[in-house]
Amino acid sequence: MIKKKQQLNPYISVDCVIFGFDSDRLKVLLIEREDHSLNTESTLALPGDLINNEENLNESANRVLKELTGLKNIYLKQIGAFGDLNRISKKDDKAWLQTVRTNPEARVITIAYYSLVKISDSNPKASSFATSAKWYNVEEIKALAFDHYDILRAALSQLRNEIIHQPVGFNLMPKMFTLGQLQKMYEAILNKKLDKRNFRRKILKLNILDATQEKETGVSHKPAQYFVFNKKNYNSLADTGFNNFGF
Amino acid sequence: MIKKKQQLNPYISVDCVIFGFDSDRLKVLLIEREDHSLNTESTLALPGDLINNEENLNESANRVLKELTGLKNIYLKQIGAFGDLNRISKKDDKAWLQTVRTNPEARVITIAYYSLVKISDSNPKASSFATSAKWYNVEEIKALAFDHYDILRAALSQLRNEIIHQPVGFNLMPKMFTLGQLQKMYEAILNKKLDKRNFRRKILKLNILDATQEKETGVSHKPAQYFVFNKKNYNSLADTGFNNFGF
DNA sequence: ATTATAGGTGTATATTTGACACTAAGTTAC
DNA sequence: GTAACTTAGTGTCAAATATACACCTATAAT
Repeated sequence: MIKKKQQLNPYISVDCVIFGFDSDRLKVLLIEREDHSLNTESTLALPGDLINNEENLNESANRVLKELTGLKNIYLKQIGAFGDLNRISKKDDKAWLQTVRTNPEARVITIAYYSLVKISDSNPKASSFATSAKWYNVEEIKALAFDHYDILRAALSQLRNEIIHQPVGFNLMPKMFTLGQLQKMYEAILNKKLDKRNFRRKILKLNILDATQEKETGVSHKPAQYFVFNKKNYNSLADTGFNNFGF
Repeated sequence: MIKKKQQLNPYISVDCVIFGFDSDRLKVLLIEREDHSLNTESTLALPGDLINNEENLNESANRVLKELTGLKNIYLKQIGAFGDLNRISKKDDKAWLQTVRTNPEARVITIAYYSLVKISDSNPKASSFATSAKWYNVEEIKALAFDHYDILRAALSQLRNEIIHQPVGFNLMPKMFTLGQLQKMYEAILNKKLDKRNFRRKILKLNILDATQEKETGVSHKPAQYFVFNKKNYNSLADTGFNNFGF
C-alpha cells in the first residue's frame, strides 16, 4: 500500500479510553501532560490525537492505540462525538494546547473510542502525543483534562452495558484464566459482588470456555483450573445474540 | 439571551434520523434533494446541516429538527460519528455538494442523531436545507445519499436495542392510544410478531400506562380502550432501570 | 341476521434466577 | 507437623419469569 502524505485535520480528534484489568481492578491507560510552562500539578488525560485527513476515524483511533501500546487488532468501539463549546474551557487546558497545537484556538470536536486490552500484552510507552503513559485504577480517577472525565464515564457506562449483553470481557483477560479471575473482572466492571455458583453456572452454560489441564501453582489455597476462551463458539453465539445472558 | 453571529463549520455536520409511527408502520422523515443540474433520479437523504461554530452538537441537531418539523424538546439521541473517507464518494453526491456548499471538497464528518416524534404533532416543511420533507416507510428504504443508508441502519439498530430495555417508544405515540396500537409499534420496530396477552401483561406491569374512560369510535370491531402514558411513573422507573423489561 | 374484525381475558408448563453452606487443596505461621 | 488461613469447587430448592395457547365480546358492514 502506498502511503499518502498525512495531513492533520485541526478540527477533529480522536480520544481513546483504553481499559485493562490487572486480575483485581479495572484500569485505564492515561497520559500525563508535560507542562513546563505552568507550574500547576500535572493533569492526566486520555490519549488522543488530531485525525489525519487521509484516514478513517477508526484508523485514527487504531493509530493512537498502536503508538501508545504497541498493539494492533484489539477490541475497539466508538463511544460517540463530544463537541460541547466549553469542552476546552479550563485555563490549564487552553495553555497546554498553546504548546502542542498549531491552531490552538480552533474548535475541536473529538470522537471517543473505548478499547479493551490485555495488560500483559501491552507495552505502554511515550509517543508523539504523550510524555508518559500509565495504568490507573478507574475508580480512583476523579478528574481529567478537558471533558475527558465525561468521556471516561460514558465509556464505563457503555462497557457496563455491553458486558452484560455479550461477554466481550474476554478481551481484557490473559489467554489462560481462572473462573475466579473472570468473576473478579465482572465484579470490577460492574462494581458489585456476584454469587460464585450462579456466576459459574451462567458463564459455563454459554459454552465459550474450554477447560485446560493446567492449574494455578504457588497459590496458598486450592489451585484453580485454567480455562481458555473458545473463539469459535463465541462467534457462532454472537450471531444469534447471546439470548439469555446477563448479570 | 444574546445571539452571537453564527458561523458555519465547514468540516462537521449533523444528520438526523427522525422516526415516526403512523399506527401501522415505522416511518422516517427524509428530504429530497433538488438537483436541477443533473437529470438523475432524485435521491433521498437524511435531513442534516453543517454545524454552527457557536452551538453545541445537540443544539445543531435540535435546530435541524426544529426547522424541519417545527418541533422542540423531542426525544433525541446521538448515534455516533460517521467519517469514512469514502462517505462522499458517489458522483451524484459530489455534484450535489457543489451546488449547496461553499467548500464542497472539504472532508466532512457527520454526527448522527436519531429522534422519535409523534407524526400527528409534526409539520414537515421545506427549510434552508430541504426542498421537500416526507415520511417514508423505513422497511422500504433501500438506498440513500452519501452514507445515510448506513446511518439509518445504525439508528434502527440502536432504536431496537433501546426499546427493549426501556419503553422510549411512547415518544412515537399520540397522547391517547390503544394497547393494540402500542403493540403494533413494537412489532413494527422489532420487525416481529408479539403475543397479545404476553405483551399486555408485560407492558401493564410496568405501571406507566393509565387507562382513560374513552374508547375507540367508528371501528368495525370491539372498540379498544384508550390509554395515556404516565410520565411520572416512567421517570421514577427510569431511575431504577426498568429491571425486568424486555421483549 | 350474518359476517368480519380486532379487543379483551387466564392458565399451565418450562425456564431462569437467586439465595444459600460445606468440603478440598494448597500455603503460611507457629 | 499441625493448625490456621485462603480460595476452589459443587447442588438444591423456591420464586419469578417466559412461553404457548383459545374463546367470547362489541362494533360496523353487508
